[in-house]
Amino acid sequence: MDDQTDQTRKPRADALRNRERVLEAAKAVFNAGGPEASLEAVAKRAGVGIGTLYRHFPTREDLFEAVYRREVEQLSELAEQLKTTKDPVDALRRWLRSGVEFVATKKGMVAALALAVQSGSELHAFSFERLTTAIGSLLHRAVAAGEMRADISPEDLLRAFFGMCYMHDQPGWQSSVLRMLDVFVDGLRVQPTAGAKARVAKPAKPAAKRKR
Amino acid sequence: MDDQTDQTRKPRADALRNRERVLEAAKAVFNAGGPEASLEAVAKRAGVGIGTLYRHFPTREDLFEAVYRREVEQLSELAEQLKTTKDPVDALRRWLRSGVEFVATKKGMVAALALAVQSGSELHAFSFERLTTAIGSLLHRAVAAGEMRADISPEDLLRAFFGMCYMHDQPGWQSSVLRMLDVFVDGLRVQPTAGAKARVAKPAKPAAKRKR
DNA sequence: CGAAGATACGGAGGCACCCTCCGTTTAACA
DNA sequence: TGTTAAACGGAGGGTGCCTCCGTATCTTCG
Repeated sequence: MDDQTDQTRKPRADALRNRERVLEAAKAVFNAGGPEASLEAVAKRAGVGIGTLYRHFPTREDLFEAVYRREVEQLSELAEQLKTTKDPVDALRRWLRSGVEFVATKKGMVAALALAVQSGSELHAFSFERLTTAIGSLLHRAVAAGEMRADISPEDLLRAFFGMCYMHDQPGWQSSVLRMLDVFVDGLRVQPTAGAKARVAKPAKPAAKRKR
Repeated sequence: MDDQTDQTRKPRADALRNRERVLEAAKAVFNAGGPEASLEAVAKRAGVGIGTLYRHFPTREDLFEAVYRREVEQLSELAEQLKTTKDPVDALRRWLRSGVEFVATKKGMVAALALAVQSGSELHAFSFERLTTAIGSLLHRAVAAGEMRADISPEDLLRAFFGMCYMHDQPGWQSSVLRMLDVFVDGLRVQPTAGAKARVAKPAKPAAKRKR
């Protein structure tokens, strides 16, 4: 699978090797020491000079991106699979739960993304877009089926989910977030009784016919 | 030796003055440059040496604490006032909304608290305890009145609230969080109808005594 | 008031990290 | 095997953290 139809020189072997080494080292170091860990430590662990690290990944965020892009994609693909689930509400619920588990496993990711959010980096743009799409497709199904209220955007939901997971370094966070997500999904359901009571929020989305 | 708890010498005037100056400078610098701003910048702005700053506030968190303790207290007191509101659910909702506004105003606070959480500092312990109590008293009223489910702890709620607000640097975060909070409170309400028919989702909850 | 302590001040200095720049090395290609 | 562009590595200048200690200032008491 090498269509190097380009007339460009083949990339040097040592460059590729070093890039890979740095990535591996970064994954290890970030997982151990958080996303603020020293880049010089990463370089040392990778057995390359600091200059090499910076040539491959000019900014810290570039490194994050290379490390975590794949993980975000996994989470996004899971949504795709869940779209085949019968009950759309259940699908959304499952995705959110899987998200929690995901965060629990790859602890580095959330912190990195949180950093990325603040710096407005490329990783943020990519992840946000990708996950919004994922969550959006699940949400939309549920709304279309008349099972969920239509005035909540995927961005809203993602933000809430993400925020909750951000507290992931307190003891017992995981079960806490799971409980909260249940409350959340309950709140998202179309509620005949609650509808009678004064609902303050106004629908931001015009479409979506609620049957029932 | 001598007991230093009761018969202490009057604190020196310059010490008090400098302490105050540092606090004021810190507030300004943190608000402008975020909670990671340089402490040496704070010292410079306060017109004191870096050594003086560190003597008064040995760690960054100590400084945060002195700056933000009052703000946390305000938020906590608001809960006290709201306890006189008739509708307990409404009281909780209002508190959460006020919290959002609060965060919008004192942008430094959330970031500082988020940092404090990660470092397990004193500020975190204090704030968490205080806000948990505040939110707990509101929550408890609603539960006692039979208006809200009883399987959610104040800690859960605080975590969720806080997490949502943590995304406070994206455009439109405020209205988004407000929407989410409404969903949330809806989910917290005791739902007679939803309990009967919904809940189709496979209850794969390992540990959660749902009263329903 | 003036001296004697006690207390606080300030910033130099050692350390870690960030990031850039450029002389040296090395892989790819002819 | 020689040429050459690409990649390497780490020295170095900058910033921030925090400690330490000689000096300055305040309080107290004779």
